[in-house]
Amino acid sequence: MDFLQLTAPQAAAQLLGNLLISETPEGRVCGRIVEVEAYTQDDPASHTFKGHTARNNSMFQQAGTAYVYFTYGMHYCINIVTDKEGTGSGVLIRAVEPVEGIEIMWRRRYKEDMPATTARQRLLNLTNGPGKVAQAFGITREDDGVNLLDTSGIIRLESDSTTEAWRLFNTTRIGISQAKDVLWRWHTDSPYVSKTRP
DNA sequence: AATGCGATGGTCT
DNA sequence: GACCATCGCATTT
Repeated sequence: MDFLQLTAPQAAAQLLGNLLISETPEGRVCGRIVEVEAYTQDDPASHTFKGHTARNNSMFQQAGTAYVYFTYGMHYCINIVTDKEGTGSGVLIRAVEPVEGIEIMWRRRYKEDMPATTARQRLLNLTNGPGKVAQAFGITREDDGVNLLDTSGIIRLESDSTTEAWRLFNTTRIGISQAKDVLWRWHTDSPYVSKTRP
């Protein structure tokens, strides 16, 4: 994960394929990162654009720190902080592909036990968006500021050695009103990618 | 398929 | 008081 020392747009695509893990009393959940977006301090779409505040403090910490923010009154989203300490930048995890703990994700997302037979759309809907990933992994404001590279952490990042090939796509970011034309979103050809078109 | 909108609360002006 | 790095549901094509 040495590439996390790079700027967010340089590091972002290298996060694809790596694993996000959550180990709470409910159990272990693991997902492969399939969609990311970069945000930097001089980027009008970034929470850090207007400077260092209490809310965005984590984004200025060392690379590998989690920046978890609350938005629209109900959703959490997680970023992986990149670049040098003191620089407000990070990579938003927009989607993961479930690898382990699907039953736990299901319970967190739908507030019910996972049935024996499931529709494909219900499975994709578990983690095909940033707010959904946070909910499926049980990520909340409690996790803001933790070191994702700490191997004993509850929420953590793990590099994956399996050499799996996927197609790489590079598009504009989703859901922003500033810097709409900047190509800082990257995703694989996974069906768990939130939106095919920007 | 695509579009529209309400929910709901923290953050900043 | 306005604005959100969203989601789910309703309505229209």
